[in-house]
Amino acid sequence: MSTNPSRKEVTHDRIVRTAARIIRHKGYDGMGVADIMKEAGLTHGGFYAHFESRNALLAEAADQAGAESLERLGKVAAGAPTGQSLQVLVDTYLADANATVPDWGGCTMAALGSDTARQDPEVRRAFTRRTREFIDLVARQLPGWGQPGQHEQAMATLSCMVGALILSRAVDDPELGQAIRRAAREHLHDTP
Amino acid sequence: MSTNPSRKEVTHDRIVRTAARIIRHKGYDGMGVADIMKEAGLTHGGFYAHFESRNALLAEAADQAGAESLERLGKVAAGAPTGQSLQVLVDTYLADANATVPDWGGCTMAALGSDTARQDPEVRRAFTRRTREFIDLVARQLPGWGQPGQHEQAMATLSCMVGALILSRAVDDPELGQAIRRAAREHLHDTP
DNA sequence: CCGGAAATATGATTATCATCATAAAAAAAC
DNA sequence: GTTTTTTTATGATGATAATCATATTTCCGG
Repeated sequence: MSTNPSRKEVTHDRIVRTAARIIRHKGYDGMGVADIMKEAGLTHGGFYAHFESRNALLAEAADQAGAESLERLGKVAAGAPTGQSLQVLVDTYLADANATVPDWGGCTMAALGSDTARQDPEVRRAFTRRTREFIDLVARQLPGWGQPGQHEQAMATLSCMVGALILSRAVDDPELGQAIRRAAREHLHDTP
Repeated sequence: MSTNPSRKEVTHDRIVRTAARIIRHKGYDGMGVADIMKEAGLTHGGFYAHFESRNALLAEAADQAGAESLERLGKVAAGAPTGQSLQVLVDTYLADANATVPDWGGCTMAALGSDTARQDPEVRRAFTRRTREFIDLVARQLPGWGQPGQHEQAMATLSCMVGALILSRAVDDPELGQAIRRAAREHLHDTP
């Protein structure tokens, strides 16, 4: 596809990327077939030439959204000074902008996390794969390679990051949200 | 109301409690007016005699759901041996049953967290109030009263709990879910 | 037992949405 | 340049949902 993308593949890809943006922003249930197609510059009827069902797109979109979040954070970690990549990763993830910038939608897991449990198997499978990658990404930034329990530590760290971002976005009071993010950041800095 | 509940108040309360159960189970968008009324033993048309709008019920239901979760966990903490209440609270929260039992729906924050950011102000206000109470509940279980940073520590602990439960429910693989919960439990035991 | 008020049911309305059949347009093949 | 195939648009259909006006039932004081 990357070498010789047909017209259809290009359109398919555009729809998926549009859907990924929308579900990060509005959630699974906020994505309507007609909306997506319109935002992708098409009309709603042609949708089923590209996807078997709305759910099939949902799965591809969740996968794409996760990939984009991972890529973004992977670059952040890679660009950090040696020995500080975890701290930079955490700080970036829990920065104010990631919580408040409305359009981007930020981390996929924080945007879709609690709803994913109620989605169809295909969607959950995509989410699970990206979660594993996310755990690995965090694990690679931890001090001391190959130490026992590193994976476990990464899971706990990720839980704290995701939970803090979700809570800080849910609450109505920006100051409380900021306090939650700051508390999580400092907690993760103290416990390497 | 508790002393002299009129017929209407009783029905109102029943609808709210039913709605609280349903949104914990199916999310905000999974709650239809007709469903709720049927489950409460009524017909859909009478709904607007009790609530101004679907959203008004949503706000009351979110509040009720949060109250029920808090009450449950408050009792757990109160019933724990002295000095171990935090550990018991965390273990109960991240127990397998809380993640897998389908009907109960478990913690409201984990069930609705990421979707709450997209809800109307009334709903978010209710969620915010319950979040503050939850933070206080955790803070009261921390060792050492009145120490500086106790509130911050509670926020980080809560983030870790909620994030771990959300992720463990979202993923498709029960073993991975279990591993995430275990990792978070042990992390929180190690960092008091 | 009865009449009036409160609570609930019936049914309609409007809107939105996923899905699909078929027509039009665009691209590719020849 | 015409035919054939692929891709996209138009429009319809059936389902579901929120909302509301009106009818019916239920409750309670007399």
